[in-house]
Amino acid sequence: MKFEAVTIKDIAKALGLSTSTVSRALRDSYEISPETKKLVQEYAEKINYHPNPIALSLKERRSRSIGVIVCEIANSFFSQIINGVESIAYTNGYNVIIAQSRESADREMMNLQYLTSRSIDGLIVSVSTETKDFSYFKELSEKGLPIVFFDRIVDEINTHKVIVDSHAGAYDATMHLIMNGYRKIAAVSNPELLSITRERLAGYKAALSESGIPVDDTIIKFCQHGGMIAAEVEEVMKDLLKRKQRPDAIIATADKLTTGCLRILKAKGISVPDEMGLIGFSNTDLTELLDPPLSVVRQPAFEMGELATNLLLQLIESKRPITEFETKVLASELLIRGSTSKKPIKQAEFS
Amino acid sequence: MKFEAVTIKDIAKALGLSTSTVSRALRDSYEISPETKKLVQEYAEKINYHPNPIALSLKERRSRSIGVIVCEIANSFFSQIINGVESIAYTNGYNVIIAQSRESADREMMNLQYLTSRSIDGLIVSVSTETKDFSYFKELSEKGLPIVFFDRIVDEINTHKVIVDSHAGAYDATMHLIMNGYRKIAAVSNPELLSITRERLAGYKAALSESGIPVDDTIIKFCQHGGMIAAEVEEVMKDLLKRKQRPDAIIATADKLTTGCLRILKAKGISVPDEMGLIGFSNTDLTELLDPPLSVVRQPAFEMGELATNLLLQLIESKRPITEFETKVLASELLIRGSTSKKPIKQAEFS
DNA sequence: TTTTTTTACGCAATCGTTCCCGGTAACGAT
DNA sequence: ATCGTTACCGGGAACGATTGCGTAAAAAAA
Repeated sequence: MKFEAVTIKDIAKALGLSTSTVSRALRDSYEISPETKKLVQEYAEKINYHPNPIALSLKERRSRSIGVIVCEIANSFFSQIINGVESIAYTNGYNVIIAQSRESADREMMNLQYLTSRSIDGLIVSVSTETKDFSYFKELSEKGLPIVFFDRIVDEINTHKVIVDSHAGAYDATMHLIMNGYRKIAAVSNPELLSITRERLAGYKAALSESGIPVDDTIIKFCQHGGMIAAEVEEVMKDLLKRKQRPDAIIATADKLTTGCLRILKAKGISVPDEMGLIGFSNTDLTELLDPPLSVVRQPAFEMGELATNLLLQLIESKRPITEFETKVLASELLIRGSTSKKPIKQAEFS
Repeated sequence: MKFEAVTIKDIAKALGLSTSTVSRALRDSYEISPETKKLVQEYAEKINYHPNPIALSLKERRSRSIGVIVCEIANSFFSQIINGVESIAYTNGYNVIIAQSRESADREMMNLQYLTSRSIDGLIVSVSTETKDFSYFKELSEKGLPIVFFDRIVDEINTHKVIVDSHAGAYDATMHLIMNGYRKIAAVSNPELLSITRERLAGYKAALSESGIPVDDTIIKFCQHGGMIAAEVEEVMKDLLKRKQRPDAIIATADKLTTGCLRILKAKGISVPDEMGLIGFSNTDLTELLDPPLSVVRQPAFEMGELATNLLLQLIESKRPITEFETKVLASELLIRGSTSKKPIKQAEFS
């Protein structure tokens, strides 16, 4: 079942040389005569020799592989991120090892231990909705493991971070709703302790306040699993819809929440955008084909993945310890479509 | 920048023992006295010792990691597959290393060489649309590298495979279109050399023939990049739509093709399902929210990923070479929604 | 010719771990 | 007193590659 690889020893034996000579010849060392080099290199080529990366890893104490921990892969935002990560890693000769937390802090911790014990050179992470304790991340980071956070970042850990301007994204989206005549705007969101949740809700509240609309905390809802479980979205939606003063619009702060809200609204027969406006953060490229076409805040996920990986590689390959870290803030994109524009003509007709 | 790990030597030195004793104590060997064991194990626990996986890999000649090559990650079908792969790999202590071919045979080959040179224990692959030459796969497989193919399989290589019943899926979908009154049914498909393309088109043709509808090869279209590039779908759609005898329905045989077709139809203002019926293979969970809700053939992607991984691990961990291979065929699911039902009332009105 | 320098290669250690051999006690049996 | 067991433990060779150091022979300088 083993699939035997050629080693440097095989070459040495076959050519009557020592392994050191072979090694040096292959690395084109000046200490080896041109003839010997040619001999060795041609033979190596012939028998299809490739240095054993594991032996190299052992010697050089690096594995040329990076770990990625996300809540789930089957999510357009994160799969686009991974796409970006893979593209940069690939061109730099690194492997990408993926792990899913499934929004569980336990699983995240397990993945973390697992990946670090497998000698990865660095880590790219968006923390789970459940994680409260970041001390292990911090410990690893302080011990010298290069980590780059993206999307859901950890403020208390000093390292590179890549995010979008969540505040602006949510602010603009909320403003857009207000401009379009919506007044009672609910928020469906990730758990509160997530960095992006805080930012996005802050943007949402800022837009309301600036427009003279009171912030109503009872219509700000949280989904513990970020919409990964359909039932939790249904739960909060039910709660919003049964209110006497029913909201006339919803802003959702994550991919699965946005589509989850739409799903429930359609199931309940509530017309979007007329009875209820809907806008949300989303990265699926099907939003324009939905019924109604969904207005979304789109994040440059692929670029985020690329950027995070470049920063990580910079950390990994730096000779001396880096103490100056940066937080890259990218702009999100507001895509206006049908789900947020009430038809004024119809209203006129009705009145 | 390095992040120092404790080794067995550190323990040996601290406790005044030899490395072999420490190693054995940690592995709970009978040759070590209970006291020594306790001493070593407690000390190891205390200083948080973890065996170096790279050293183990070198010694045991296995890396406990598996490679996955798909055309792209940011595709619901494949990300669901990877989800399944990861879940099984994780519970069995394996890493998942991912690579994307982006439908390029060259890139696929590079990934292949790269992954195998990185000493993976096994490989899970869905080949690219472009690949014509499978000899390298074959060579690797025959040399003893465990490989499991899924979705786009390679007939000429004898190993485990996981697919859905593509013939039945396409047959049922086509039959469904015929039942609903569509007569001139076009097919938008992946390149012809792909196993799934052949199967699906065969199913499509069988349904037509059985229903007494002549097969028209001029309305069977192929997209070289499987819809990964938007322009190619537009191209074939243009061709289909400008025909004198315009098709009244389309069956698309892959995820991106299905949504791609819908996108074009909407852009051209062609009403689905009335002017044009549409059904296709797809795994996005948004299809029911689309306008119109899309009838689809859905594959059990997560289960396929799980199954493929279980088969692969079985191959990897088998003591003796396996010569009997199986091809697991799973059933696809036909989800009927709005995109395939003309409204008969309207037709009555018009006539 | 002798001395110095250069050239070209081999030896052995190293990375962290396992495991095949030995080796040394202690102890009971002969 | 001698032998055979058993229980415990250490030495050292692997795994595949790199690399500092040593050194023979060849070439250059004296």
